Amino acid sequence: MHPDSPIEDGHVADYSAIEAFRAEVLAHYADAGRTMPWRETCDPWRILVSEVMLQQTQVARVIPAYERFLAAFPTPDALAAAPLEDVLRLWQGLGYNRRAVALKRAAGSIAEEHGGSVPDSLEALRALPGVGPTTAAGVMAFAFGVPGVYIETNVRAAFIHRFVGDLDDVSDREILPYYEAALDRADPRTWIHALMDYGAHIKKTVPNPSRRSRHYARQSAFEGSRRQKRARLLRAVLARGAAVAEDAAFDLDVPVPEAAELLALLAEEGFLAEDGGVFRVADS
DNA sequence: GTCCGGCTCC
DNA sequence: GGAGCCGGAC
Repeated sequence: MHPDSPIEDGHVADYSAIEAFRAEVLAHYADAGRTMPWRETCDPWRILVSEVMLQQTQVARVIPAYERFLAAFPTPDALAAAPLEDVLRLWQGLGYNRRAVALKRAAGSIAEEHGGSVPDSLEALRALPGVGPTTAAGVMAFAFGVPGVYIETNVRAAFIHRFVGDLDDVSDREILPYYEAALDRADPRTWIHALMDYGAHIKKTVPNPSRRSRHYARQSAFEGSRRQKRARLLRAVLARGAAVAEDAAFDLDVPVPEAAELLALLAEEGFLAEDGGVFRVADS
C-alpha cells in the first residue's frame, strides 16, 4: 500500500485525502467533463445498451453504433422481436459479436419476465445474459441512482494513480476501500461519470495505470487469429444470406475443414443455424 | 507491429 | 483464475 495511503486496514484513516481527491475529480469534471449520448438520459434501456456496448470497446466507437442501434431498437420489446440478422448487422464495427446475441437474449428475458421494463435490482440485472457485476452496477447507478461497486478501467486508473503508488498487480479488492470512501451515495451517477473522466484524463498524462491492475489482460495478436476469422466469417454469412462450408472456405481463404469447424462453432454459440450443411443467421 | 477494453465458460 | 472473444487508431 502507498505510504501516504488514507486507508488503513480497509478503513478510512484520512478523510482529508479522500476529500482532496474528490475535489480534484469534480473540478476536472466541471472543467473538462465529456459529453456522451448515454449521459443525456436516465432511460434504463438506453443505459443498458450503452453499458453492454462499452464492454471492451472505446467511447468513440460506441457513439455511432449506440445511435443507430437505439434508433432501430428503442425498447427491449423491439430488440426481442427483431431478426438476429438485423441485430448483428447493426452491431458490425463494435466487435465481440456475442455481446449482440446476449443483448438480444437479455431483451427477450426483459420482455418475458419483467414486463418489458429493465429490472431495477442488481440481482435481476446480473441474471441477464451478458450482464456481469460492472454492467449491472452501471445500470443501477446511471439509470436508477443507486450507488454500487462500478470498478472498470478508468476507475482503476484513477485510484491506482492517485493512491497505490508504483505497485504492480493491484487487485480490485485493494482499490475497493478507496472506491467506497470516495463514492457519492447521494448522486453516484454524476460522481462515477466524473471519476471515469478523471481516469481517462490520467491515462493521457501517465502510462496507463490500469495496466498495473491484476485484472488487466493483454490481448493476443488479432491478425491471423481465430477471432479475426470468426468475425470475417460472420460478415461473409451476413453478406451471402446463407453459406455452405465451401463458400466460407473461399471467403476466408482457409481449408474447407477449418471453415466447417468455424461455422459449426458459430452455430453452437447461437449466431447461426444449420440446415443440411447450409448455414444462415439463427432465427433468434 | 502495439494499444485499448468486461463477460462467459471452463 | 485463465482462456477466448473484435476492431480500428496509431
